[in-house]
Formats: sequence, C-alpha cells, structure tokens
Amino acid sequence: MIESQKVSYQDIKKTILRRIYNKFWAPGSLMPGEVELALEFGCARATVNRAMRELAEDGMIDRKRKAGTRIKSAPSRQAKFAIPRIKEEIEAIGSVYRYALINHELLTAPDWILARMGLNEETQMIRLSCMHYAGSRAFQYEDRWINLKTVPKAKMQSFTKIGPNEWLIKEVPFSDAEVTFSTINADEKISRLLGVSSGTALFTVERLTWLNNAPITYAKLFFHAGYQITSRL
Amino acid sequence: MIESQKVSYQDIKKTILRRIYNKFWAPGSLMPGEVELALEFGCARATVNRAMRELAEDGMIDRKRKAGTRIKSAPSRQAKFAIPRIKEEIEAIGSVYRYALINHELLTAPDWILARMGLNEETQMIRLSCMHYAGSRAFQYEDRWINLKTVPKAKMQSFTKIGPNEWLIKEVPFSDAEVTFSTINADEKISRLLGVSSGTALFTVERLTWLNNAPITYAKLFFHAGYQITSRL
DNA sequence: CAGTGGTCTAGACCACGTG
DNA sequence: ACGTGGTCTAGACCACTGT
Repeated sequence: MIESQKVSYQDIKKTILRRIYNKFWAPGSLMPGEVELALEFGCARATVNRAMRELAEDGMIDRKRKAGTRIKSAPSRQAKFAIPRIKEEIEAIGSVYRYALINHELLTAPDWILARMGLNEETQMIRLSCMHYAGSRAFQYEDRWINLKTVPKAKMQSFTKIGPNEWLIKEVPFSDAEVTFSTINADEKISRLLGVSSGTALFTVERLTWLNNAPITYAKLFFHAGYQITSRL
Repeated sequence: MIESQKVSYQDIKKTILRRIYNKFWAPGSLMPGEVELALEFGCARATVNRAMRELAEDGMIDRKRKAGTRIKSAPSRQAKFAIPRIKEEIEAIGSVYRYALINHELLTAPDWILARMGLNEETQMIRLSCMHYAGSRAFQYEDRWINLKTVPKAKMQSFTKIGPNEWLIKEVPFSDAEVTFSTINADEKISRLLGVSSGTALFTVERLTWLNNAPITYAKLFFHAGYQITSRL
C-alpha cells in the first residue's frame, strides 16, 4: 500500500480524536508538538496546526505556547445554538407568520433596564410590546426596549407592520450580544396573551446587544407553552 | 506612512466586518474574491482565506465555489453555550458540591426511551435517579438512562459516590450529542426533591449522546427554580 | 469549461510564557 | 533564554459547481 493521497487536516483530526478516545495519550497529559506530528504524518506543520487548532476550538485539547498541547481531562464541548429569527422559525414549520403591535411608548428608562444595560445616566427609550403568531396560534410575546441614544432613528419607526427584531437586524449592526435562557410561571397578563392558563411554565429568552459598548436593545421573549430549543454537536 | 506591519487575518476580518456594517457591500450581494482582496490588502491569499473562512463560520457570509462569496442578508449568528459539568458549575459559584443517589435499577427500556434513542429492539438499561446539591440547597434532579449494550461496564458501577455524568465523561467517549432546553411545571415528586412548591416553572435540559451511532445515554436534568444559562457572543 | 474557494507545502519570523 | 504554538508567504494543485 502506498499513501498516494496527501494527508488532509481532517484525517489528522480524526486520527488524533481516535487516539484520545483510546487513551493512547492519557487525559491531562502532554501530546507531541506540531513538528513531531508533522513528521509522523508526513505532512507540513501548517496542516497539523490546522487540525490541532480546530480540536482546540472544539474543546478537546488545551494549547499553550511553550507549554505544549494537553488532552483535556474533561472535554468541554460547546453546544452551538442558532438563534433563529422568529419569522423564519415559524415559516420553517410551515405556518403563516403574523405580527401584532400591542403597545408603543416613549419613556425614560427605569433603573432596572439601565442596570441591565450597564448605563447610569437618564436615557430615553422606546418600549414595545408585541405578539408573534404562527397561523392562529400565539407563538411568542415580546417585551422590547430600544435605546434611542444609540439608535435615534428608531423614533421615526411605527413598528406597526414590521417587528422590532426584524427592523433592528436590517438597520442596526451589532458587535456583541448576550443571550440568557430561563423560565418563569406565566402571570395573568402573559397567560392571557399566549392563551395558556396562569402559572404555566414558559420558556424565556433575554437578549441584549451592543454596538461597540453602546447598548442597543434589550428584549425579553416569552414563548408558547411547550417550546423547546435543540442543538446537535 | 509606510505599512511596516504585516497584514493579519484579524485585521482583514475587522475591515470586512466594518464594510458589512457600513453596507459598503449590500446585503445579499457578491463581494470580491480572495485574489482580489489579497491584492487590495497586500497580503497572501491564504491570509484572506482564513479571515473569510472564519467570517463564514460566524455566519456573516456565505461561500460557494465558483459562485463566490455573498454577504448574508440576515446574519445568523450562533450562540455558543458551554455545557457545564455540574460539579464544576457548583464549585465555580463557591458552593460545596454534594451528590446523592436516590434510585438505581436494571430494567428493559420502555418504548419512549427506545424511540428517543432511535432503537427498535428490546434493550437492557440502567436507570438512575440522583440529586445534586450546592451546599445545603438542592440544585438539580437527574433522571438518567444508560444503554448497557453500548456501555456494558456500567453494570459494574454502583454510582453511590460518583455521579453518572462524571463517570461517563471519564469512561466513555462520545462522538455526537444532542441537547434540548425546555421547561416544565414541577410535579409532586420533583417539587419535593427540589424543595419548591408544586407547579413551579423549572428549567430542564435533555441530553442524548452517541458513540458512532450507538446510543450511550439519555438524561433529563431538572434545575432548581430560578436557574438560567447565559452566553455572550 | 472555467472561475472560485479549499487545501497543502516548505520555509520563515514572531510572541508568548515557562523555567 | 528558548521551545512551542501562532501566523504569514508565495506558489501549487484540486474540487466543486455555475454557465
């Protein structure tokens, strides 16, 4: 048998993974350096580098200059969740997406919002309440705050036909975001809007975004009963 | 001014991102190819390639051979959640981790578990019920199923001192996993175990893992009231 | 078929961090 | 100080896919 093919970084990844599984290298121990592996696999160091870089991204190994590369004793794999845009999520399940604005007001942000955004001076914001429907079923209630200091042009928008999320995605780029998953018992108001009995456990997502340290928006999303979010890795 | 520094792929990433923000290239439109950009930035194509590859991973652009690279009209950024190991999560907040086994039985898996794992033949499994405490506070209730066909050595484990999660991470590598976040109202049994009133909204995580298409384990985790999970991106 | 991204090479220099 | 990973280059060939 002659190895006619060039060695690909993916082959190297697989081989290294197999060795980790088989404890060819003990968890926590040092594995050979890039030069040595390149020699062993008969390829360029850059190829080994790419394989190992991706393994590090996947949380299988720890790399440090000078110290070398270690097998993680407890591989910390990360789940990646695509944060879906609600319109697409609903249309993906074959339902018709419908949006309704419930309330729209201009006001001075209360302290808890300022704190949540890391602000400490009086700030004008827009607060929106809206509903998102899948066909005739209530899908999500949205409580949205938009910082007018960062996004002044939001003042000119009525948000009657297009939801704040869609508008913001189109109009305002963001550099950083924070997403929080949690759960609450539906209160009187929300249970009425979502058509569930009071006290029902609801999945909630909070989302904060910034543009270079300037807070753009805060949203709390309340999903219909039974909502779940899944990820493969 | 002379550009003395070499151009790094990170600089290129930033520049391209800025251009996307500023709509220098319209959303949905084609951006220049790697060769052209390499010329513009005065660097090697490989450098541009790395920048663009990462932007594609981040969900900012779409790349296709021959067709070229397009700005995504709706950037689909992904949130990455580190799936924490409970012991570390508890110790990270400065509490003492304690584990307690409630029940341990060997049985033939019921149909719903088989279906969930994609199996269709009678299978022996171990079912474990356990609690995880942070100091004196109940933190999580775990309902765990382990497939003995894939992990026969689990039969020899008592799981009285070490939790199934910790044991599995150490002993059994996995190739694929599926994680689902959802929420339920606490039933009588679980509310008692977690020390909350019946009906309280609880955050739940379901986790399924495989080793090369062979199902290893299914776990449903019920967290204490108020639990949340956060990610920055 | 031809154009674009995907990957590999061989060599080089640099930056970080351990000893 | 020096070894290891991090990055860049210039060039090459390949693989996919739109036309």
